[in-house]
This record gives sequence, C-alpha cells and structure tokens, in this order.
Amino acid sequence: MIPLLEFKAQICSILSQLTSLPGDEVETLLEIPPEAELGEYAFPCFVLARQMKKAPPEIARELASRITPTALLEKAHPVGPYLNFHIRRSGLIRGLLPAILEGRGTERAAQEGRGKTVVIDFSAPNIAKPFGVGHLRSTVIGHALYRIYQELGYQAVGINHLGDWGTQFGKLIVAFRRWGENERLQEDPVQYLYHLYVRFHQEAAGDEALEEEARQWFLSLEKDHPEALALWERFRQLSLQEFKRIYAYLGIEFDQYQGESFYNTMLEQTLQLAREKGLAKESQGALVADLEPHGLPPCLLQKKDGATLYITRDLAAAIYRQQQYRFDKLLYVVGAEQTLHFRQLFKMLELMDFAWAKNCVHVPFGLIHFKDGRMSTRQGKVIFLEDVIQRAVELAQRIIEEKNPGLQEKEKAARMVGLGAVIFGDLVNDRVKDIEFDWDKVLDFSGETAPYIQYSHARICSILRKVSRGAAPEQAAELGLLTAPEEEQLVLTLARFEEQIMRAAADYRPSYLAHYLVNLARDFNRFYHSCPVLTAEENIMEARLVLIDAVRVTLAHGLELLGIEAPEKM
RNA sequence: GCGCCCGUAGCUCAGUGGAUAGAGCAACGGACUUCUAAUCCGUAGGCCGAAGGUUCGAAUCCUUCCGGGCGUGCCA
Repeated sequence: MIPLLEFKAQICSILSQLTSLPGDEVETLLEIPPEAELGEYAFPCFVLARQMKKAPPEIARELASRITPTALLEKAHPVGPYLNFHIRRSGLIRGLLPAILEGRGTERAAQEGRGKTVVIDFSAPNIAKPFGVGHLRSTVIGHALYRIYQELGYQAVGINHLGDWGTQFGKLIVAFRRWGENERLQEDPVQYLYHLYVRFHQEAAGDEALEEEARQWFLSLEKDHPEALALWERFRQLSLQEFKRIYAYLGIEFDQYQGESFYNTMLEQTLQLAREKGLAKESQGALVADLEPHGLPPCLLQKKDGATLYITRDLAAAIYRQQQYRFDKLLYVVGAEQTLHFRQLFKMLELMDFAWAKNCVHVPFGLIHFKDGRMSTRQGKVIFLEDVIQRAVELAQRIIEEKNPGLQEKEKAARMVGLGAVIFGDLVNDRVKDIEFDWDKVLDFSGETAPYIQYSHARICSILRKVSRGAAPEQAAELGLLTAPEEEQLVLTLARFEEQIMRAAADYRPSYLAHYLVNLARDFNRFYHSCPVLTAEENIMEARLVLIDAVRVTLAHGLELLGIEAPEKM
C-alpha cells in the first residue's frame, strides 16, 4: 500500500480508538485540508462536541495531546476546531516514489474489484446514421470507465449495443426503395444512408403515408421478409465497417458487438415471462406493464401491430447478460434523456424477481448542443466526429510544424495530441451537464487540455533522455533532499492518484481523474520552472530524476485510463 | 400540467456538509544565450439564480419560486 493510504488507515484506527467512533465513520468524516501546510488529512471535531460536552477546539487539543508520532505520522496538530494530521514527508517520499516506479502505485485500488465482473454498455451508435459528436460522449465516458474498472481489478466487458433494429429501418427501406442508388451507397455508405434518412423526414412532412409505409416495412422486417432483411443486412454491414474504422482510430475495442437485433429471438420468451409474472396486460390493443403503483408511467412492451419496442429488447439483453457474464455490476452509459426508460427497465427487472436488478446502473450524461439549439440527426443538424478529429489533428500538425519542425513521426504525435484534445475536452466536463459545442474551445490546446498534460509528459521524457542512465531510485538514497515547496506539492499530488481513481469509479465520473491530471501537470510545470534537474548538484539531480520519472509514469498511466496516449516527443 | 436534471468570475467550468469559494479562456503587465514558452509568474474580476428552512457550520441537504434543458403509451 502506498504510504498515504497507510497513513489514512492509521489515522482512522487511532481516532476510532480515542473517540469510540467506528473506523469507517471516521473515514467519511476525514477531509483534505484546503492548504498543504494544514496537513494531509483533517478531522473536524464538531461532531464530538455534543457527546463530550466540550468546545471543538478543546477536543482537538485534547486528542492531539494523546496522539504520539509514528514512523509515518509526524504530528497531529490542532488548528481551531480541526485536528490536522501531517505525514512524515521523508517517509512519504521514500515509500511512494519507488512504489510508483515499480508499478505498485495503485495496488490498494486493484483489490477492490478482484473476482468481480462489470459489464459496460456504451457507445451504441445507430446503424445508418453518421457518428456525430453527440455519440462521442457515451463512447469516451464508457471507455474510460472500462479502463478505470479494469484498474480496480474488475473483469470488464464492453458491449456495443448497436442501434441496429427499430422503426428507423422501415424508414430507410422506404427511402432506399424510392430514391436509392446502389453506386452511391457503395461509395460512402453512412453518408448516403444519412442523406436518405434526412430526405425521408423532409418528404414525410408533406406526405403522411410515408410514415405508415415505414411502419409496415419494419413489421415486414420483423417477419423476416426477404427483401427487407437483405437491405437491412447490407445497411448494417456497411455501417458497422465504418464504425469499426472510427473505433480503431480512437483506440477503442469492444468485447461484444451485440446490437438490438441480436435479442430478437429472445423477445417472445421475455414477453412470456412478463405475462407469467402478471406484469403484462392488453391495453388499447398493445401489451403494457402498469407501473403506476411504483410511481412510473406505464411501460409499453409491444405495439398494437405486434412490432416490438426497445424496452423489450433491453429487458432481454439484461437477462441475457446476467446469464452470460454473471455480472456484479451492469452500467449503461446512455444520455440523460433516457433516464425514465432506465427507471422503467430496472423496475421491470425487479418486478420480474431478478435480485440482480439492483446492480444495474444508468450512467447518464448531458446533451451536446449548439449555441442556438440542439443537434438533430433528422434535420441534418449534426457535427461529424470525424470532422472534429480531423481539424484537431490538423491543428496539432501545424503547431508541431511551427514549434518542433525536426520531430520524427510528426503525424503520429499530431494524431495523439489532436485525438487527445477531443477526448479530453469531453471527459473533463462533469458528465451530467449539457455541453455547448464550440469550435474555438475544441481547437484550443492551452490550459486545461490533453495537450497540456501531454506536453508535460513530453518535457519529462526529454529530460530523462538526456541522462544516459535514467532515474535510479535505488541509487538516489537522498530522496529526502526533495524539500522545495514545488517538490513537496508534486509529491503530495502524486500520492492522491489512487484515491482519485477510486473516486472516479465510485461516482462513474472520469472527470475527477481528468481534473486530477491537470493538477498534476500544473504542479509539474511549476516545479519545472523553479527547480532545474540536469544542472542541479549531483544528489539533488538524482532525487529529482526519480521524482519526475514518477510524474511521467503517473501522467501516462492516468491518460491511458482516459483512453488517451502520451507521446514522448511533441 | 406533471416528473427528472442544471443555474458558481465577462465566457467555459472545478469545488468530498466544514477552515479565506478555485482553475482555464478572454483582458492587462512580466519571464526564453539556461532541461521543449502547447509553459510559468503577477494584476483584475463573485449578494455561489432568489427567498425561506435544517445544522455548531450550507455553493453543497430540504421547501417554494425564477430561469434553462430533457422527458412524459405505440421512436431509440
């Protein structure tokens, strides 16, 4: 265990004994002081005031007097109503830096999910529709959670629940049969299908019969009509190829590409189960589950024309996934506009007597919209992810050309930086909030951005390259020389890495980790400007090399968890 | 109408019921013969949407209101 967590555990144990509060309650009460001079952890004594019938500052003083220093605990110091705990810096540094360099920096976190499985449903683009920036959110948040949970020791299963079934295929079939041209489909499948989709909605505005025709075709598709099936299969294959190309570029892989259509054969069984449990009943010709007693609107399981609905497929999918993976957690990284859907879904699973229903979690996120309104696939108001990535990579290329023209493998570095900027720009936002799409912001590589973090990483690599032997913790016996304020701050921030990973996982918020990395990079840049490494006196240089190497490892590791690469030169 | 989510610096956003509410961008002023200036330092900028309540303590929890977004039986 890294020293900081050991330190925290010691504090909990000591305080628990002195106050007779349970250890885990002490742990939740412990907080991180606003400034480093106030120690690493603080215990607010207000809670004890009533039972001890004393003023908090007095309690703090009293507790402090009964705590003796240990190898890790330098002092417990009362400041007003707070009891502040200071870690012994030399112990922290000597324990932490080698642990990071030996890959033991997140040992404790890795225990958490041992032997457990988490299934993550993310990305799930709609077949035959272009991959817009809107889809980026689910994709990058889901992917980051996938890696973060792996880091916690979970067996992670990433599922791409493709939108490859539903009424929209009726629309596409109608559109293609009326206006479709094979050559154009072959040339640029997704763009062309998208074009047909938009045209369908334009024409349908003045011709109501089209919508009805589309519903009929979808019904035919569900009944295995050969022509419908052949068109669907073709649209699906062509789209999937495109998506896989984009995922490859993003460096994302899925364990399963089981889209909605995969569950078609299980639907009858699912409906049957709902009937057996007394949940499904006829209403206005459709099959409906009444969730009124649970404070939810009714849940429509089957349309009056017999066609299925997505909640039925989601029910089947959840049941199938439990059978297949025996998951301990099932995460749905899906937009906040579907919150009601998931509340209904989870309630249905519960009412079907699946005890694991409580392990299903909707991880919602806000919409990406324009300044003047929301994006709409139907109206053709979208920004394509590929355009965004392309412009970001081009910008990275231009900057490299300007600042580092001699760099080898410029394209590779530009790709990492441009892509990183796009991914990070999404992840850094709290996922529940809506995002306004702004080209200026996407194409700004300064400040709290991936390039800033990557640049810090590249700077460290550059220093390390200039020392032939590299950093050698075993030779640097003098890690205790790292006493400059910038050095101490950097060490403390390094020590927080593991906590932040656990917090990001617990709240399903990769943004915590993103912000952490910005802080770490900032602490490094401050250090860089005030503490020379290569020109420092021998012992200090050795110690600083170890320090920056640990920063390098942590930055790269953190970025990796977010699905972002860290170039060694840029 | 009802339900859910969001209102923090000019803009974009951090902020674990706790100590003096913090960053980035933009603005202004500084720092490159020195490990990559995609950087760093400084200045300025706030009734934390409003009002009540709970609490020793509220940006954070509760209630109401205002503003915005999303959803609300045959789309996903």
